[in-house]
Amino acid sequence: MENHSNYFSEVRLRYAPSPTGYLHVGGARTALYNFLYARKHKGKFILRIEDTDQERSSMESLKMVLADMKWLGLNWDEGPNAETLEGMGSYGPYKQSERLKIYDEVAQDLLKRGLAYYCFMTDAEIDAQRQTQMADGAAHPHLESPYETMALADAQAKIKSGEKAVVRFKTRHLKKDYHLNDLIRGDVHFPSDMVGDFVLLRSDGMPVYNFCCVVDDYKMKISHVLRAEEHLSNSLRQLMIYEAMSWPTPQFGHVSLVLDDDRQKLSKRKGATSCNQFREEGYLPEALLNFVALLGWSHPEEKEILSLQEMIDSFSTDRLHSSGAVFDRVKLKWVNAQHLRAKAPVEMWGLIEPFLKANNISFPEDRPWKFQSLEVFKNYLEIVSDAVPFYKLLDDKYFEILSESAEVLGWPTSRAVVQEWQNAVKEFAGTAFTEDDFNKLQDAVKIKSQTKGKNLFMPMRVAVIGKPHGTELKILVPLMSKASLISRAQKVLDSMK
RNA sequence: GUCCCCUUCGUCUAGAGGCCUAGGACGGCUCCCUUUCACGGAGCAGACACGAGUUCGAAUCUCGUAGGGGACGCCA
Repeated sequence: MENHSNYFSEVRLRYAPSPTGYLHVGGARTALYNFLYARKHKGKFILRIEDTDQERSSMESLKMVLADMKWLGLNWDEGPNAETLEGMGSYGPYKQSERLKIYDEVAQDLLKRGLAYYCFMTDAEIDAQRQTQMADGAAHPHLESPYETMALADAQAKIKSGEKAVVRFKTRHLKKDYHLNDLIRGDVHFPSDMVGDFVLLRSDGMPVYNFCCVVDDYKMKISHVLRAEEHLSNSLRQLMIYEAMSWPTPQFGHVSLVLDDDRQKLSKRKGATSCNQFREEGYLPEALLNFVALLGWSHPEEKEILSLQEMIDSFSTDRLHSSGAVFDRVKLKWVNAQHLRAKAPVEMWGLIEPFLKANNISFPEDRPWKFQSLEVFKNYLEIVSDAVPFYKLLDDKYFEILSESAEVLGWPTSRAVVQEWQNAVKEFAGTAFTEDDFNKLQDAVKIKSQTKGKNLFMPMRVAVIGKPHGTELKILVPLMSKASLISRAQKVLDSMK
C-alpha cells in the first residue's frame, strides 16, 4: 500500500475530453474553470484524452479538439502535444487507449480481492431479468448476476476456453450511504443502492469511463476535479472504486449545465455549439472564454469584460454557482464586440483581413488606408465577419443600387443632386479626398442642386454606396478613389432613366 | 418510475438574517448626441416559484409542494 499522506502536494487539474467531434462550448467552460484554478494556484493543467469509446473516437476529432483548445489559449502543461500528439509530462500516457495495462492491473487486483467479478451474462439475459424485476415492482431494480459468486479460477477457465466476459464491480454488499463534499454543492449524499453492479472492463478489455477516470485521476495525482453536473451521479460509482482501492479522493466540484434557450442541455440543432463554429463566424477566443466563464461564475466586483489574466487572478470556486445557465448568443455578441473594439488597429486588421480575402473582397494595400477604414467601421463591428459587408461597400465590383434606394431616387430633385455630385467629383483637382474636401464638394452640390437636408444627403449616399442609410459619407468618401466615385454616380444616373 | 441536483427581472447574475423600496449587465422601450445608421450618454419597464415554519426581523435558515434539469449503458 502506498503512503497517501500528502498525496496531493501539488495542485493538479485536468480537462478530459473524449475526441468525438469539435470542442463543445460547455466543454470549453469546464476546461476553462479547471485551467483558471490551476493557474491561480500555480498548479498544473493537464489534458487527458478519454478515447475508450473506440466507436466514436477518432484521430481527426482529437486533432480538432486540440486545435480548439489552442485557439482558446487554454494551454496545457501535460498531455498530448497539439502537433505531434506525443505525450508531454511525466504522468503519461495521456491517452486512455494507451493505458490499458494500467487499468487491467487495477481490475485484476479488484478481482483477486473479490471486489469485482467476471460476468458472462448476455444482453438478452440482462434484459429478461430487468423485465421480471419491473413486473415484480422492485423499488430499485438492479442486476443480480449469477456469476457474482463464481470462483475466480472457474471464471478464468471459462475465459481461457474462449468465452467473453465483462468485469463488474460488486455493489450489493455495500449497504451504506456515500457522501461527497462538493466544492459547489456542499455535502451530497448517495444511497449505495442507487446503482447495481457496474462494468469496469468491457468484454474486449476496454475500460469504462467511471473506472478509468478514477484510475487516471489517482495515478495522475489530480487534486481537484471540476466537471459538469451530469457527472454528479457518476460520483457514487467512483467513490466506491476509490474506497475499494483505499485511494485518496480529489476535491470534486460539479458545475451546472449550459442550457439552450428552451432550458434543455445545449444542442447542435439550435445553432452553433462548437468553439470551431464560433471561430469561423468571427468570434474572438478571449470573448468566448469571457462569456462562457460568466455562465456560472461571477467576478467578485461583478466586472463583466475580463481578460484571461483577470479571470485567473479573481477565480475562486466559491463564486461558482449551482444552477444551469442559458447560453445567450445575443450577450455573447455584445461581449465579443467589447473585446473586438478594444483591439489595436494592427491586430484588428490582422483579424479582419482573412475574412475579406475569403470573401474575395479587394482593398488597397496601404497601411494608412487600412487603419483609416478601421477607424470608420470599428463601431459597427460586433464580430469579425461583420466587416465583410462594410468592406464590400468599398469594392467597386460589388457596387449595386439596393431596392431600398428606389424611393429616394424617385424624389424630383434627386437626379440633379447625383449629377452635381458627379460633376463636383470630376472637377476635383486632387486624387485623394480629405474630410474637408468632401465638405467642400458637398457644399457645391448643395448650392448647384438647390437642395438641403435629407433631399441632399440621401441621394448622395445612394450615389456612393447604393443605399440611403449607412456610414457617414464624410468619413467614407476619403476611403474611395475619384474614379470609383464617378463610375458609381454614373451607374446611379443610368438607373434613373 | 427510482435516485440526485437546481429554482432572484425575458437572459446572465449580485445577494451568507436587518445595509433590499432587491443592485448590475445583455436585450426591450423613451429621450439626448447625430441632416441617416451605428457608437456614445441619460432614463423607464422588468424578478426573490408557491405554502408553511423558525425569528423582533427571511431573497437569505428548515420542512413541504410545484416546476425544471441530470443520472439510471459493454457512452463520456
